[in-house]
Amino acid sequence: MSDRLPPLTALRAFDAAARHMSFAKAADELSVTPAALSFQIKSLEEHLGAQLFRRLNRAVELTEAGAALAPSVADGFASLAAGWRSAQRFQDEQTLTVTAGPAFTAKWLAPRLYEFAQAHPEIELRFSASLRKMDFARDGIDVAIRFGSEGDPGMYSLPLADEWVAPVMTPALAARFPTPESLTSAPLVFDDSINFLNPPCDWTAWFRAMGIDFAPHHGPRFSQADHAVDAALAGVGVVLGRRALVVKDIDEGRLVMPYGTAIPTGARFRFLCPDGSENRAQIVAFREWMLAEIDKTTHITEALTILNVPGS
Amino acid sequence: MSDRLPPLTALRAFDAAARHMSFAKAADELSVTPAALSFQIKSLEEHLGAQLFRRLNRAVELTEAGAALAPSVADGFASLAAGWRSAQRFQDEQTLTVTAGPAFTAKWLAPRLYEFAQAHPEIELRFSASLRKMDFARDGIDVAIRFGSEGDPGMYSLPLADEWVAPVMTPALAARFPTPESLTSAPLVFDDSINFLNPPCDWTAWFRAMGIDFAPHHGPRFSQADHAVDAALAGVGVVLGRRALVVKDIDEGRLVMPYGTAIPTGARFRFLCPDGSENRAQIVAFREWMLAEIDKTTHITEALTILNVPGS
DNA sequence: GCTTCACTTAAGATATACTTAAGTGATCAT
DNA sequence: ATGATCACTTAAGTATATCTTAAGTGAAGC
Repeated sequence: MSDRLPPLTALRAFDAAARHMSFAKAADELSVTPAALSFQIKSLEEHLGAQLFRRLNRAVELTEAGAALAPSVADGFASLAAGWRSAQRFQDEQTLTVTAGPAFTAKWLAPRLYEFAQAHPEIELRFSASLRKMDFARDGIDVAIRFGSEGDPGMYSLPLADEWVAPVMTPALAARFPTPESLTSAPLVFDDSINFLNPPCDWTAWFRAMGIDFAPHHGPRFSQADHAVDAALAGVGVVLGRRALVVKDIDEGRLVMPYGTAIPTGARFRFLCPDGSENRAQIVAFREWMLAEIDKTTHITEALTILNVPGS
Repeated sequence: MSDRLPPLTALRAFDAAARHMSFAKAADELSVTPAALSFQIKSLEEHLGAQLFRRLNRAVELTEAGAALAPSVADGFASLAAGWRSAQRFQDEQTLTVTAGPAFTAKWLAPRLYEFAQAHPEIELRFSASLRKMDFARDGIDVAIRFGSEGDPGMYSLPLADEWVAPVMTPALAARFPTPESLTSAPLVFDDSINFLNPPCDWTAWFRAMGIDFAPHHGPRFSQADHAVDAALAGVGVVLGRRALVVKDIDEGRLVMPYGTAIPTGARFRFLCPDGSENRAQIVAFREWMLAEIDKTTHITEALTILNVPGS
């Protein structure tokens, strides 16, 4: 029972055998003969000083010690494999895997994807469902777009444009509600996805910033911001839209911001990637492209007055 | 750039080199010559098709790919080592590592330890600070004692005695407050450590179970149950004590439960160990001993009336 | 009772990993 | 400047670990 780690090939053989619960299948997976695998397991058991498998008639089963060893070993090899893949990814300048929340994916990335593909036909973009606690190496993520107020240590973190929110609606609806005051009788749509912000950026805050004493609560509520914007696009009502999610619709005339005022959210989208990978070709291309795309709609922000929200 | 994992000895060499940021020190750690280590790193780089280290004058530094690989590889080997240790632990029938919360450790385990050592001199007990989310393999834990209402999948889980709570105090204090009603004017001590229970097991619930309309809020509060019991032992006041934490003090006369009634908590302490290790000699010994110890004080529970708490 | 299946064992072959020894280039002390 | 030292590299030879082939065991299934 030596103190140090046993031969790693033996551990790998054990891992495969424990996964398949069969020496023959494990040998097949590792492209060796069953004899070699049997030998490896035996050598591992000698190192440990105890059996890891109980040999039955035509099968094997893990002993208690084997059962204790198997999950950690599986984890260990999974981690090694993930690390290896993430190192290999540096070799690959063709693919780029991006993760973002559903709203940003639907309202920012998706509508602009065609243009990115035009500008960088050599890069194959992949999207990964947004994960709350994501591990770049484990999940094969190159870049994450995240909304919030802070970066991460050990991460390259580029803040994108300041996010404000402002009432947006279809041009038809805007004609019926020409002034901020008239909004008190308009159909309001609520976006619950930014309720976590502090100070809050909801309708009550917006009316307060405009000097109007009105705290609306009735109207359709959406837990995802893109669905709220979709509702506004359908003419259902007026929504307090986040910059990144509405500027393209505004630029192209599907939505309007009739009052020329917005309130700041204090948060912003960030471009995140592991430290050291910010200079990989496809990541540079994607970042530059995002910044250029954001630049295309800054004229919308410049035409706005960003108000402060007074304390309640 | 092969798809499969590179030679594992090369990965181990890389791990050591990345930790030491020196091939020479890594070679020393692995008890090989620097030449061997250099060769391993080179072979790994050939497998990857890219450099992992930048060779400087008298030092090395990780490339971006190396920096991406290093943490996952370190994790991976840590996991393999943890698994190996936990398998080795099955060979060892001498030591037993137990984790429990601070209250159980202070009020149940510590006062009875001497007796366990007498009964099982061959077993060396070790205690590990309680960790919220503990990993038996990683932290070298054999047995955990946890308070709650549920077991864990993949775990051997033995429920210990039902836990009730009842007012406990020094005999001197009991003389001054002979009836439950008189407790409304007694100094009450609050144990906040079981606030998470549902239904709650606080003073308000106890008075309600006794048919007394009284919801006390004033008095010293403790976030750890053992400190509340210590306060009661010091004669500071009356505390609603959990069975496991007070039976020994009651059995030995330091505390009394003058009213003969208790209310159930709906939760209990559990004896947890990884599936498969419940038959290891020292774990059997510890479990049997705990059950026997609990049995020694069941007469206290048998003398009690366990009340239900009516809904509010 | 014979075949088959899954693992084991033993002997020889081969690939892997290690050591020794010589070499490179840059730093550092004189 | 000059030579010593340090950290890594390279090459050749060697040892060891790992594989394959081939024969063997014992239980299950036809």
